[in-house]
Amino acid sequence: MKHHGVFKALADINRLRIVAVLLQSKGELCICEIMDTLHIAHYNVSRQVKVLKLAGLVSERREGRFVFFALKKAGDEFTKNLYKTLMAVDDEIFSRDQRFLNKRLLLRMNGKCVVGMQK
Amino acid sequence: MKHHGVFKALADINRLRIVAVLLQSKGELCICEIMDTLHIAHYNVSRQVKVLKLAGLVSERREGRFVFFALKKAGDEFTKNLYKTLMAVDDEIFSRDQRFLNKRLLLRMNGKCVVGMQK
DNA sequence: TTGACATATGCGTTTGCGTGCATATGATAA
DNA sequence: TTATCATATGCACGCAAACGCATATGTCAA
Repeated sequence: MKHHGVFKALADINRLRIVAVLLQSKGELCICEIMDTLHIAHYNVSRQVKVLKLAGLVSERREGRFVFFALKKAGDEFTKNLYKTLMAVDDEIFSRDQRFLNKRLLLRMNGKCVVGMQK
Repeated sequence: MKHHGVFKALADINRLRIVAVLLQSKGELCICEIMDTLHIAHYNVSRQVKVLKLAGLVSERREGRFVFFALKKAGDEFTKNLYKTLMAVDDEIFSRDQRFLNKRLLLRMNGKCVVGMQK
């Protein structure tokens, strides 16, 4: 995992938003939750999450039809400080996303996403 | 200054290298020093430094024929943590750059760049 | 003032990347 | 097995961005 690749991965606004909501969720999110939160087409969420995974930032776990994504644990100094930096990100769009995330998380049952994609 | 723009600015490998040597120099560097250190054409150094300046990361000061660039002081939490992150960047190319930087800085007189561009 | 040097920028080219659409894969429930 | 849902991906398109080259600007020294 090259550090340069991490910055490249974070250069896209939608990937940055995905990382931000993953950070705020303090856990896992599935594609449909990210999609509803950020209002991005599912195939784009899928693609961007893959880029983040290839950059080494995100891990993936399948559970039935759902695939849950989470930020990897920060192992080294670089990643620890990167997460602190991301936590300090403060643009309007990110706080908007956070509000939508909180709404979306209310739909969970037993802490897991059970609601399908809403048209 | 949008935080998203900062990540975009750092997404290019050459801009990241420029920021890294500015960080390590703990001071100012002129275009010709960066050019010699990274082995990038002067017009590209000039252009990339401009992008970093527009992103709010770099400041500029003219002194005669030379223009000196430096990282801006870290004012907020975001930037402080960003610099810590950048300090922890560890790829092979960056250590190579650092060695060339140290060589190049030896040519300074009274702490200032006085040597022109070397073909 | 002229020449040399440091830096900047306009232009055309090429490459990379994000997107939308259609379709494929993978998994569950009926 | 079939229908439905969650996710992934191949393809074509458009745009943004990086580059090389030539040239322009800005500054000093002779």
